Amino acid sequence: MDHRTPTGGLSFLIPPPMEKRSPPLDEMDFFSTDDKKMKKLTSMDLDHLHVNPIKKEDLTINTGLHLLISNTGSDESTVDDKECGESELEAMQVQLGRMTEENQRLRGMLNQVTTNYNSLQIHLSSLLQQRNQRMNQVDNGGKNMEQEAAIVPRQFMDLGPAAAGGENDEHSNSSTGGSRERSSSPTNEVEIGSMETTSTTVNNGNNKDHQMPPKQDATMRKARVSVRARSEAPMITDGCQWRKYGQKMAKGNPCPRAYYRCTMATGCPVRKQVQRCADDRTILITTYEGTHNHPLPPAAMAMASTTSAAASMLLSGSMSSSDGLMNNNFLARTMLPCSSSMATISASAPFPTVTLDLTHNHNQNPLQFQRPASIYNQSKFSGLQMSPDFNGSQLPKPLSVHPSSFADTVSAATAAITSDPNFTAALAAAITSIIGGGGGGGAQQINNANNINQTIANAPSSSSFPTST
DNA sequence: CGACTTTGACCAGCGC
DNA sequence: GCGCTGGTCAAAGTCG
Repeated sequence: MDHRTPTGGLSFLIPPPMEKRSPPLDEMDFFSTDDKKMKKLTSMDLDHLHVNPIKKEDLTINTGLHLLISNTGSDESTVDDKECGESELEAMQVQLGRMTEENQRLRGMLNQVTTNYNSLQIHLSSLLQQRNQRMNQVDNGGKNMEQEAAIVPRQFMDLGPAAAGGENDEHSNSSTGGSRERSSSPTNEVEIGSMETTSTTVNNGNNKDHQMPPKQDATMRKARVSVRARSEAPMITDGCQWRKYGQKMAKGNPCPRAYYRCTMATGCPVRKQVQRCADDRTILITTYEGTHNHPLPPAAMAMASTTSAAASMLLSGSMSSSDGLMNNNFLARTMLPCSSSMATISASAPFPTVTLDLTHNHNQNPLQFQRPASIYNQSKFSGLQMSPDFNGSQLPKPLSVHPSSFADTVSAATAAITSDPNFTAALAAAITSIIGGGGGGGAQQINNANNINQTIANAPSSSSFPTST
């Protein structure tokens, strides 16, 4: 098989009926129609949240739909027809005004939620940092000041310059699995210092002599993102080129585990493992590890953004039980188009791992991950940090506590939304029903869906998240 | 002929 | 120390 031309053919199961459940308290349903909730939200203390006032010009909505208000009448319309058209136009203007108000309200909600989230995340990270420091003082007795200095709340990201050649050979302190390739293992990949461990500082080349204590090396951890998808194909399509370099029989699984290495650039450290689930062999488990040291094609960016958003969430330090639950929900809601999808975080595994379970995700096709790629070509994409699939050269050096991590999630959410034809079709149908009475038929809805999809994909980040329907 | 896959061997970590 | 396991290497084979 030629892995340079990734195989596709994911076939997702018909999902179970959508669960009707009320969201937990820590979840926010952006699409709720419950007016009480909305009023409750809009009455929040704006001063406390530092919500930017909404300007009138911000409310100008460019849907980009290029919707044509079709006039079914002939050119020989009578005066009555004109009057009728004028009244219809007035009615539409009234409806447009209502939609504008609705959009204003939703925008306010989104701003509040965004600000709330950022403040909470900063607060959480500060708490975690304090806890880390306490634990380090207790466990280590301050044995390693350098390590403490290196800790940023429970996570660490080495975003050293992308290996533009053999530089990777100088970074040898990030791998846990012993192998002869350790000397070439990268450091520009996401790493995590767990609660009882720390990560090394950015390798500046002074560690060539591999003097890191073995204990510390053993506890070094990489972030991994595991994607579960139902597929008959031997490998899911993610837009990258992979070369198989090994295959092993893993314990407890009759299906062999295949090891792939990214071949899109020489020296790219990204690897992935592909294995079928022992319980259900139609489920393909793909685990990504490492950071690309090269630009990704649009097709790969979409998938990578999803996995990186998962890694972002993982690396945001929210792996404890309580906040982990929240993040699980958040991941499932933001990154995955279908609410029946699952995102689980495991910190107990040898590597902290985010698992994206797409096995319940109907109508999801790997190719659809490729569609919203255009949004990632925009500047906002630079805010995507801690990605296991993006190299440091593309990114600034923020850490997960930075509020922009929310932008990552929004990016992923946008990708997910725009990749979901059901959502866009529903959006188009809703708009069509409001504006034109839904006379366009299926074809028109499809066109509108495409327009909306394009609009969302081309919209700047601040407005890419759908705020009105 | 180059790129890729296959597969046995090797290495390191870990538990006993 | 020994055996198990996961991860990787590298030679041989395959393919376009």
